Amino acid sequence: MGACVRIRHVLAGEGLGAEIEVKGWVRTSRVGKGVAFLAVNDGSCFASLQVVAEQGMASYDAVCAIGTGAAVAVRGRLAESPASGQRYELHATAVEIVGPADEEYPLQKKRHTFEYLRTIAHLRPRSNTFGAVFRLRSSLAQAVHRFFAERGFLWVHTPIITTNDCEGAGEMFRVTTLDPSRPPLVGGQVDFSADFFGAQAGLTVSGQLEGELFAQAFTDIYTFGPTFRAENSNTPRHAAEFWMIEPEMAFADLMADAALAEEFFRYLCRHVLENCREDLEFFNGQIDTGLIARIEAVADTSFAMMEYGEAIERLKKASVSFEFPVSWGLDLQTEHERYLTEQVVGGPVFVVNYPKEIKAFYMRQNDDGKTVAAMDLLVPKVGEIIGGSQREERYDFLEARMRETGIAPESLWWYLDTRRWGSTPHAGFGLGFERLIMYLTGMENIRDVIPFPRTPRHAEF
RNA sequence: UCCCCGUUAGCUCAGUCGGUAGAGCAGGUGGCUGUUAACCACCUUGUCCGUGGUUCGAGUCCGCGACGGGGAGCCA
Repeated sequence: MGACVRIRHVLAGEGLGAEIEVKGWVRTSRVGKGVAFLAVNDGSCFASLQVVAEQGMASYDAVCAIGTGAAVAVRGRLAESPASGQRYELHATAVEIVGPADEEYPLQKKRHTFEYLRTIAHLRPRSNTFGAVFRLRSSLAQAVHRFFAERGFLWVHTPIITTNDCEGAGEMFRVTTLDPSRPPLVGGQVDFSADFFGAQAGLTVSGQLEGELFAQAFTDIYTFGPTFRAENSNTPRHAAEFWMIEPEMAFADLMADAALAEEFFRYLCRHVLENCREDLEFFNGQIDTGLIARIEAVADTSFAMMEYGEAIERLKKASVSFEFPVSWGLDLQTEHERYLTEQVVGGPVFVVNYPKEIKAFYMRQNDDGKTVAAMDLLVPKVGEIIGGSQREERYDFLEARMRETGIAPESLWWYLDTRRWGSTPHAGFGLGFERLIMYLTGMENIRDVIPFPRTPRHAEF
């Protein structure tokens, strides 16, 4: 008897002709006269292994009664399959039912809606679609780390709990150990100085500010971790808990930032094309026809670049009518972004140098006095997927901008300090990991690319 | 948070003009078969989301509520 082999290797023909053992979960069973077929999946790949059990085997009657969802351990000889549909199959000599499953198992061998599967998130990873999603998610996360590691970027674990209440990037979840029914009061207000951290604390909405501090020591760094927003957003693109990737480079300007974003995005496209092919074929066939062609196009083209001002002019000349107005000084809506990338450019495009009024306080002011060194990467079908900027490294400019936008400089004294000593031109960008997964799988709801999604009124499992 | 749409069998859905509910799949029984979401025959399964109203009569029309989805805003 050989050691237990993962089905991915079995289906590659490893152990052909030999006695092997596999362990996994039964996807379907078909019982005939004198012969039974089990499709067994262990999550190591999309395809299941066909197990053939013949009458005369010790536990044949029990095998015939195995229901969808049962866990089994199968010993047998791996052989080439005489029938079409699979190249190899396992001729069982012994089948052990490790964990049975009865007819109430909710995952039937038929199509379910994603809405229903969300209500059984504890079981949905055993389905075809979610198996593919979470294999790709894992592989992509490792590719993100590999990309940065190959280029000498330091991975910094920025804090999840923070007392920065002025990052300006959305509502924060509060972190407290105070008794909610009897908080200590001072002048009618909650006295957070008596709280665990001695100040109002919350879950991070971005690791960027801390990332910048580390870039001023390690040159090139990135963050990759969970991020939280307490916004009451009920859309297919928003979650209360999601993962974000934020590289930051010292001694770098906006063009270096865009160059990194392009290299990074194309690297990840190539990664899934080369390493997640079987799952990608499934998405291309069942979820989003045209997916592979779109990813291949992005992986092969170099990205265009356009000034914000030019983008506005192109939109004004557009023959199509937009729902939202187009005017210099207004932010671009998704419909505008998609027009630019799909109709004007016909591929990925960076839009750079936005009006300072519509961008964050930390972005570097350009010499024209009107714009900041911001960039958004727009891609077909979704619009913006990466947003970044060169940061304001000049102390006086940064402090003035903070005051203009209502942020107390003393509350971010440590951030300003990096501009006092050894300040450098630096730049970075942010990418929502789930939005990347959605782009690379064709899945249209963020709740279906997160194992156990957190959204308003939902934190089950 | 706002605007639309939806909620019917375990699952996916149909249900006409207001007259007490059907199909496929799943499950059960039998048959057949190296099968591929197997197939064939028969059988079982309902708080029609909740609540109030209109009506002789409501799954169907109206009000309110809950939940889900899509769009918008916010953004990643």
